[in-house]
Amino acid sequence: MPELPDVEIMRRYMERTSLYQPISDVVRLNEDVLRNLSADRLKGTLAGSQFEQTLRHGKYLFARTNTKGWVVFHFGMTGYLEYHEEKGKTHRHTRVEFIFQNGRGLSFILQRKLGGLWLTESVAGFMEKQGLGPDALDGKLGSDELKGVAQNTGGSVKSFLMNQKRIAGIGNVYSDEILFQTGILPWTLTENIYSEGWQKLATKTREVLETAIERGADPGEMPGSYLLPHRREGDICPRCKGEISAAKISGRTAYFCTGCQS
DNA sequence: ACATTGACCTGAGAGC
DNA sequence: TGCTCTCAGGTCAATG
Repeated sequence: MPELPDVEIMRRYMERTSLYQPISDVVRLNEDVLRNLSADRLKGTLAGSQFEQTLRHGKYLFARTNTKGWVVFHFGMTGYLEYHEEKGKTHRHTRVEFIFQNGRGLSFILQRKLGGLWLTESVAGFMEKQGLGPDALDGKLGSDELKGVAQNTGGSVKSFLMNQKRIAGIGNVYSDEILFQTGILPWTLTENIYSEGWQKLATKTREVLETAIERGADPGEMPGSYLLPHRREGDICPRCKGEISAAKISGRTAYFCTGCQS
């Protein structure tokens, strides 16, 4: 799930459901996912406060409270948020649950404990510490900027896109989609991409991510011309009806079409 | 500076 | 049905 579009959907979800409700308690705290704080500190900091604003950068979700800075969520490979209206009806993989005064709750659910939660006073400071690059949907990130971010780096275009220090928000699935839409094979070296290629990459990155957000980051809702619903080895390419191939690139499985990408 | 590997976790699905 | 193996949308550290 949680690449940029998924996190953006969760941000909007949180915004819709969980703002301006006083937090009465924080429960089901799993220390494994608390990154720079103890369960007691989280509880102590949040009890009596409320979330007032959300913000996303890359795959991170920030929620500002009216008291002490921001709660930071990262969803790993399996995380999501779930707001529930009925008490006690919560998922077994809930790692942190915020209980609101009205009895409702917001669960931070992680099956695998690869995500995490932090507290920070400063979003900018947090991003700096994590070494995050500009958000992939940053309005200022045009083809020149993208090219600039790729400067002084070798390596494949796929690992470039997935490198959060260069651009934040793109993971394995959406890098495949962007490269499919752009018509570039994933192992192409960034140094072999010229102006026209960067132009296309910048355009398609924005287009793919925005489309995904519009469609609720639901693979089943993607346009017919997208790779996502066919992202399996041997599946049929939605463009040329050829076969989708798979290969390991920087340790992750990349899916692509040799007929449509070069 | 890059790619690769393994570690961190847990569960789903495949193959036997 | 049950076992074992492999793999999964992420990141981090160690190694080559």
